[in-house]
Amino acid sequence: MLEKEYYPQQIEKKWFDIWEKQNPYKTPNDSDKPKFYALSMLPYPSGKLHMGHVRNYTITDVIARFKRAQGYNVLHPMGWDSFGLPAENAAIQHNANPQKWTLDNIAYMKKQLKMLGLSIDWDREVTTCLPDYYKWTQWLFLQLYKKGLAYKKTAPVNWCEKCATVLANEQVIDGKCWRCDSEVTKKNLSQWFFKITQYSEELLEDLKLLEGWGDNVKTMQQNWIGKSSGAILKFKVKELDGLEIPVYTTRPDTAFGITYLVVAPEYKDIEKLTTAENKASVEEYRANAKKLSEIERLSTERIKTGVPLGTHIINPFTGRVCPIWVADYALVDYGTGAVMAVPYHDERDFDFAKKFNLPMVQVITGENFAEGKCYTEKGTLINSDKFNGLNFEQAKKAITQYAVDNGFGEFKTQYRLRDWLISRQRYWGAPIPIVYCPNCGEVALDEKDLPVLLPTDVDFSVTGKSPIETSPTFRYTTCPKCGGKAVRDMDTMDTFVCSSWYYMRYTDSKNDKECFNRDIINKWLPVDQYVGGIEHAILHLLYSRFFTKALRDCKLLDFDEPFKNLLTQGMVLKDGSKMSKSKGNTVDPDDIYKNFGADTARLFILSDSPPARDFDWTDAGVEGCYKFILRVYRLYSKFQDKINLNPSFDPKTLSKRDDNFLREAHISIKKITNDIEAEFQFNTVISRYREFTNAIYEYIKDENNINYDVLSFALLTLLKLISPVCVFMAEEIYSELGAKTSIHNTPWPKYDENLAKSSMITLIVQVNGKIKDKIEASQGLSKDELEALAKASAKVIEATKDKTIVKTIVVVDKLVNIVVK
RNA sequence: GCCCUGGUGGUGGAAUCGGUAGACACGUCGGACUUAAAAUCCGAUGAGGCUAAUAACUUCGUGCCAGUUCAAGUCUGGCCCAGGGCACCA
Repeated sequence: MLEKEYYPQQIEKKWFDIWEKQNPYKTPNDSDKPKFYALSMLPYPSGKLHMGHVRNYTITDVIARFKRAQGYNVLHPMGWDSFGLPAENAAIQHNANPQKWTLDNIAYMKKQLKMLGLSIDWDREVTTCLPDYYKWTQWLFLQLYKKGLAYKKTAPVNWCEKCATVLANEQVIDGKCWRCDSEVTKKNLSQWFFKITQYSEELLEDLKLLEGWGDNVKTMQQNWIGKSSGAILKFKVKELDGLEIPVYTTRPDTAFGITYLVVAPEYKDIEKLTTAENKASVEEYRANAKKLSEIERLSTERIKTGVPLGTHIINPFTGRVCPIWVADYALVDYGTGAVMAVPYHDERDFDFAKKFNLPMVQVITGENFAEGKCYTEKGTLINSDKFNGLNFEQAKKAITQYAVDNGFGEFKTQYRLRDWLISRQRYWGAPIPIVYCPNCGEVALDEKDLPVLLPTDVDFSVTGKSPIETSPTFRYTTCPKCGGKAVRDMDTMDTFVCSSWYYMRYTDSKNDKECFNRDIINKWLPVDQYVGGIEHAILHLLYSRFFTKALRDCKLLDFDEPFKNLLTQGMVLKDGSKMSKSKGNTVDPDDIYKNFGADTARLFILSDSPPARDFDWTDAGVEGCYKFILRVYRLYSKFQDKINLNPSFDPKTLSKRDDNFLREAHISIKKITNDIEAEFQFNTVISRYREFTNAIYEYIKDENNINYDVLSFALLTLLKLISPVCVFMAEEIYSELGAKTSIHNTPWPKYDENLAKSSMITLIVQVNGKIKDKIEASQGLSKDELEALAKASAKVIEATKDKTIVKTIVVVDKLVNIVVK
């Protein structure tokens, strides 16, 4: 029997061409089968695929193929998150056209994806930078606008000098720009926001529904939303009749310990609160605060600074007259922008009071209390008049209630989440469909006038302003309300707006009448399995959840959460460290295709680590997988003429040897099916491929003792089990065996529970928990029989002589433990 | 500081319910085939002790210290370390 060699490059090219013609994974919206929506996070077309993409899309593809084989109508689409700064920067640097740059990249990467053998319905592809998509992004903006969820306001916003644009809070990482890593400053600008804070409570509460999400992602979102409960307390200003300063606190129980008050440098009433003699120093302090970068200002290590305003408040609980200070440790955009200071029980206040010699009053005591040290634990009240002796919970409630009853307070729940700033002062994005009319003011465009097309007559060489502003034609338009002259909003939308709804568009991507169809989207969504990187734990995933809830409230769809199950895959490393262009340790998928084939890449990227963990790419590992593929192929080519596509045999009449071999097949189906279904443990799935393959090689060693029907069954089973991973090789072998259909259209094999079980077991015999013997025994023996068997063991007799048997534990079909003294 | 995730051989990792720790690989070593090499195939491989050596036997071993149990990688309590997230959020 001659063995043929396998040449993956040629074989993969052959099937690539066939699949290219057929689009074999075209998915109907109408089907009797149950639906399954498998989704990968859509790529940004930066130029070439990287290994992170390969890992992400291979995982999703294997899931999609597995579910398809199990009889689901599987939606597995792909698209391009194609607006964004890199295209614009390429335009600025090489004088390229951003659209051409982007579409060229898409064409290249699309080919790379197809070469990877992904089972995608390419007819549903979406490209967010094309008018047939961004028309609907603009349309959705208008729906949010009508619903009051999109609004414009002037506020201090995050500004990245290098990118020359504003950023959302979620895009500022440690005070730096998420994209270019340069320091972010604050600027006061009039900008568009989405009112995500309206959904703070629901976004937090519904995390509980997301059982298919990892705790890490849920906790990150929970922390980001940052719910706290406390009270607003209002303080009268002694010197200014009628003026009150409200503060937010989570510790109303410490109200008797207030000795001063702090307002943020940007606090709205600060000028009124400053006395004439303090004016100069306060002005100077505020000017300095403005100059500080966010990083400097928010550093917890920084020594506290501040100056007194000269005015005072009266603590309504104690009657104490307390000075008001300005200090930048109070933040203008959290709570009320003012803080009540209780130095004895808050570390920041404590540091500040120490530095400026402000008085401290102890009002809480409890375990670990130490005189003269800041005590922040929740203890028992003292020095608090009628509230003395109460614990934290009681005091919090009683003191707030007292403030409510006396008209100077209220219960308050506070969130850290801020509204989503979506305007960008850049060209390559979806224009905001709003115009400004001298007569009518801010006017939303009519839906029939969409899309607002990006102008092409722009000059990318300008600095200091958005290139879009250089268009001579874009700015001026007519007011849809009065027909008079009007100017457009010159900003574009954050690309995260585009990516907050792309998975909805896939359901009906060619629809030019609607953004998506309500019936169709209700059928497909929520996404059954979403796969992507952890870096979107807050940004994209939170925004998409918000979009879903907002569009539900706009009556466009009828579900509450977009992604039922989420798999966040780990990073791809090279020899233990992060792949990066600067380190020069990247691996180019094209090289892997060329040298080993896409099947090897797919097999390897799934083989060594579970999907959620980081994966270490090594050259030795790739070669190991390549060899395995060749080894599998050899097996089939060796028996090509003997393999029966419809093997038939009676399992009851098989020889012991054949029966044991058949069991390997059933065990493999069981284990692989379970490992995919439970947690997508592809690394153990692949281990089982190898074990099964080894078992087949073991079986065929004795060439004169082969039952070819059983062997055919085993080989066909292995082929199907391996087909979601090694898609080209499986198809090639199947067709070489003479099959007329694609292996990818055949059903997933079923295992027989009885055939997966052995009639024999290995009984573990322990004495005092230490293994003394292993005995082959038939399965299903009674406890007494097992105990007798164990006690008959020579090794057990040896180990128990001169000792008393205290008791014997028998676990059926597994183990006997004899306890002796 | 708070929260999440993880810690198992030289390496990646495996181990439904507490029941044979180290599956499957990579690497290393040895052997077969070959003029030779590659490829392929076969075997060994947690650390130590005993032994002339092998087999047999035996001790230790899943970050650390306790505990529960006939039995702990797995359960409980307390720590340590690494990675990630949040953080002058009152």
